[in-house]
Amino acid sequence: MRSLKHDHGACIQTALSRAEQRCAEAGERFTGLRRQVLELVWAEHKPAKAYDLLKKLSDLRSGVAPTTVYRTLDFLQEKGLVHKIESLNAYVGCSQPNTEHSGHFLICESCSEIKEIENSKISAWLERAAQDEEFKIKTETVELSGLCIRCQPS
Amino acid sequence: MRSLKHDHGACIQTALSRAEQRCAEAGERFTGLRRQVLELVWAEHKPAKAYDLLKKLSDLRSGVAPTTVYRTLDFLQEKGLVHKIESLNAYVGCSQPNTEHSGHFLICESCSEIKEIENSKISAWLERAAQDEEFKIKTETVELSGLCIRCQPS
DNA sequence: CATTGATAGTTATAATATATCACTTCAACT
DNA sequence: AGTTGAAGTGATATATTATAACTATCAATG
Repeated sequence: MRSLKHDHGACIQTALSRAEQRCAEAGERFTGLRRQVLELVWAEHKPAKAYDLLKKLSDLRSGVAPTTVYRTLDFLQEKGLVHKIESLNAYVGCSQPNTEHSGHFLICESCSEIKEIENSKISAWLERAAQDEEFKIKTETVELSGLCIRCQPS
Repeated sequence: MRSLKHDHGACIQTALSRAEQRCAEAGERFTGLRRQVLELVWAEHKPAKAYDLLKKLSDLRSGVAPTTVYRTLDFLQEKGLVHKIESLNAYVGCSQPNTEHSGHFLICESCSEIKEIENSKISAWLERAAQDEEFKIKTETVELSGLCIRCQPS
């Protein structure tokens, strides 16, 4: 359980309305399919696998194939609404879709919960390290696996 | 081309003898199969895909199946001799197998060359950021994609 | 209301990875 | 040297993840 205080219903609603807003701004359509997929991704603060989404989505509508899911995830990624977790081949909702950014994640190996770190210093640090090699970063994959506070032996 | 000065033959030889040494220390056998796979991974400073390794390995010996390759890559990873690049589903030789570490990589989108950053500050920074969330890091995936100095428009 | 570009449906297949069981090799010991 | 047990490898099957290519539908615009 994430926390006694976390109202996840509200959490999802926020994500959906932000998505709606962001698509409107970008002149893109936030269709029923896209909404459903995003809602499923946000169902938990855990990584959602494409084929699990496929199964769940099939309960909601017909004619769902892998393509359907991957295409929609690609769209959501482009709009900054979800991130792919490369080390898990899975997807999580983006918690700050209003700003341009690469995601940086804490991944709990025990309970699978994922937290997106909002520490912008990390990017600055990484840029500095890359500059030593005169390397120009375009996208950052930062996935830190370990134990969240609730799963650490006390 | 990596650089006029880079003697890649020597580079591979170094990697192989380090591997031999490391396996000896760990009481593990550095078999022909393991040597061949490591050699293939080191053939370039570019990520090697498992099924490409499989094809090349098939030219060197018989009875090579996916299992053969994945098993051997797993072994090499455990011993710290290769790293998996999660964002590419591919493998690179580890350039500093003597120290315990997660790899941090610069990946050129243009020429595919990969450089492992030896900046230990990165780990320290990431630990600090994780500590803000009281998260205990066990493994770090840091893959920075972009343009290396040779591929940047001048 | 016809055109057009974006969205979604359909079918097929490619690419990546693991499970399982059998057989072989090796090295440590008698 | 022969025995034995564990590590390594071979072999077969299958699971998981992802893309290609083509068709149909929708919805915004003139």
